Amino acid sequence: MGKVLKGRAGRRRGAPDTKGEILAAARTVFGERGYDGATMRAIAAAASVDPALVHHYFGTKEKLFLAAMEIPFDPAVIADSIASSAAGAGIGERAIRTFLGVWGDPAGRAPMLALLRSAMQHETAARLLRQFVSRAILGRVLVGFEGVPNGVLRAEAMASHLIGLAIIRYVVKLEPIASVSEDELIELVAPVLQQYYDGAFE
Amino acid sequence: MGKVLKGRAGRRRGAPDTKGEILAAARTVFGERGYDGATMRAIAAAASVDPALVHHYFGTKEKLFLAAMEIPFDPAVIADSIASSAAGAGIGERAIRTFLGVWGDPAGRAPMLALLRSAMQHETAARLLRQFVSRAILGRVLVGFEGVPNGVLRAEAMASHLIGLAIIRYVVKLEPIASVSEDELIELVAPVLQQYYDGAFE
DNA sequence: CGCGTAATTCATCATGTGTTGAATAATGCT
DNA sequence: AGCATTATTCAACACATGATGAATTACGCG
Repeated sequence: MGKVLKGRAGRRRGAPDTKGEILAAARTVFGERGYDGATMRAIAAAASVDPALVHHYFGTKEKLFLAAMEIPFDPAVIADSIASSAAGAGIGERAIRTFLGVWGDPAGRAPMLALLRSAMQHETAARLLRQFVSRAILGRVLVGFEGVPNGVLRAEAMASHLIGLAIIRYVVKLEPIASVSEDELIELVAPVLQQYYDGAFE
Repeated sequence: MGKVLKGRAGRRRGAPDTKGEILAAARTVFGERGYDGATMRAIAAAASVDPALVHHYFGTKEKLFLAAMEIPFDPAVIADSIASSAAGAGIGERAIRTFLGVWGDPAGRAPMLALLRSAMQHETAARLLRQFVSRAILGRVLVGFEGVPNGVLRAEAMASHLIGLAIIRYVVKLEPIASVSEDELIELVAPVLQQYYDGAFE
């Protein structure tokens, strides 16, 4: 009922990457409960650590959040995911494939969920989401949208659909979308997204 | 700084619909801050009322939330909105028009935002959202989807796009989608949504 | 008019929160 | 070996929250 873990005070033996574990725990808990719902104590518990240690490393809750969101938005993952998509495919298919590449894996999903959930309740996180969509998503998608009339608008509409998909599939878990296979999703969504590109030239 | 409103205890004069004002305030505050972020005190303040009165009428916070979400999902608004759409238009255009009919008006937007924001943080609200999407949205959209292969899946994909649009336009407020006119949005989105219907017969 | 009942506020509680400062234990430099 | 530094926990604070019970004021029925 009360405290389950009891390790007496003082430094641990060895050189464990406690800071990293706290960051990982933060991403998980922020992802599950959003900024407000994620308590420092819950994050500390998930990292098997005293709450004070979290503050020792990151100072404040907001700084911890920012730190937890910083790394995973390094372009690496996303760039890889885009590259590994079928090269000849249309922009619609590449988009949904990239999307599933990130969201399909729980490790990649956690920070996204954290950002999405938190953006609904805190302007700070909303600003982060804006930046993320602008840079990571649009920045790359727009490479294929140069010279397209209303390119930004159309790319953003695509992104909005993907966000809605994320919510229905991974947050609200509405059937049948929540359980449909990735291949079926691609087949269903890709041509529709593609329309945002093709539709510009009519 | 401290308390601004000071009305001493006891019943008020006249017969004000305080219960209704509390409900309206609840929808607003839940819409702005989500379930967790909306405090009883903030709702009470928005209704110019003591927090205890809110409990007196609704018992618990969750009951208040459910009460606040109950009325506005009466089919009336949505049905009207659908009817007032161009009758001959395709299902894609009707969908986005209905969507804008509800979300365009702050009064209709508040409970939607409340539901959406809260669904991100509480399973109770997520369940409500599922019900709402299933009944109100899909229930009506599916009227046009009878006999369509994968009808539910396609209708749900449409709904997911609309939810994503709501988040980008009204929550995250990403430009240019946040400021684009309703007519431009319709022109942009309607044919893409329509694809979810047309695409079933290829 | 008198009185039960409904509407409203006040004061208070237990709990959970973010945060801080001091205490304790291991590490690494010299 | 000695000692500053780092990692870690403990104990506590100030504050906000949801909730409750008693007190106060008005309404409406007889």
